[in-house]
Amino acid sequence: MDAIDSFDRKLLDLLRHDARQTGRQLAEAVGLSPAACLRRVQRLREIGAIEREVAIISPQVAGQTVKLLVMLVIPPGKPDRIDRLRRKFAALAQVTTIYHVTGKADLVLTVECASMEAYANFTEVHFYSEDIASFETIVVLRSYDAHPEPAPKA
Amino acid sequence: MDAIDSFDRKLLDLLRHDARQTGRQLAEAVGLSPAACLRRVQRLREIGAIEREVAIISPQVAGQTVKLLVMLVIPPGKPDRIDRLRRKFAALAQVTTIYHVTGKADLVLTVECASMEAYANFTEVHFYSEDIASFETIVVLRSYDAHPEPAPKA
DNA sequence: TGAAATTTGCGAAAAATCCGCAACAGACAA
DNA sequence: TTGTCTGTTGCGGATTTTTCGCAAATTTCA
Repeated sequence: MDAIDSFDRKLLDLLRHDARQTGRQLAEAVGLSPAACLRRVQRLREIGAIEREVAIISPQVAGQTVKLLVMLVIPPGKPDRIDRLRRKFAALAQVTTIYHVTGKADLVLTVECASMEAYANFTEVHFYSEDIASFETIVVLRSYDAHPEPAPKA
Repeated sequence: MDAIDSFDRKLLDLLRHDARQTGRQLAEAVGLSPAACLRRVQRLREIGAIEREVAIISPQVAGQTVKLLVMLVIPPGKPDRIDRLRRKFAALAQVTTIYHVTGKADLVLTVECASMEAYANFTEVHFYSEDIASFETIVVLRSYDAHPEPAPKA
């Protein structure tokens, strides 16, 4: 079965911070042989415990220097309207996350643009449509990594 | 110099989605030799264009199944108050991102907990203090990957 | 145009991953 | 307790990937 034991948890926690560690490094940290570690990591990938491994690109380099939170209010209508919008936004390069939420708003997007001017354009193109009742923009002044180093237990 | 050319951009875009590609795969995609690709990736790491490479762990496995957006209002005071709070929240395992924002709220957190009950506890412990004037919780019903496949140009 | 600096591809060396195999550990029935 | 079954380990070798030196090619800039 695909049960996760304490070795697996330790491996996941290590790779969550740095996915580029070798079998040897992992072995040192968890107390198994390199081969055993790699076999476990392989298995964690297969069962989906590790969804994927990605590189985090510096925002400056990516040319996305302005970050915004956008609260979207969707007019009442067919339930698939939100889903359609979600798919539409997922395809846009400026959109980094999409949340379907409770409360006054229906969708919350995090958006990254090269400039405020670029964001202004973005809103004009995408938010003035009859699919969107209203929206509110929150400007992110600074954003911080949550766990630069090993996190405490939940 | 640390200038980024179009090959580098292509590599960054590839690794942003999947950091586990080999030199051979990258070479195929960008049209350089494997060695040249790996040299460039190495350099992108050194100059910080690639900040780090991480594994994305399935939330179920991580045991964090409830996601929330929390808008925190901080009472007016010394400007370092927000910074102190920020550091405090960054250390908590449940907190995944921290934004310092404009608008009614001052800080926006994304929080992940094992259950609503766990979140209720979390709020009691961390949000009822004189450092926090008020807070509003938005429950995330669903969250979506923004760019499952290659993103369009910005 | 020509010299200097950078980057490329190639191939060998080093390192890491993968895979088969025998040994070991735990679960469970007799 | 004994024996079997299942799953995992460590080991070593085969395979793949990364790293590095070097000469050729390309770009830069005066």
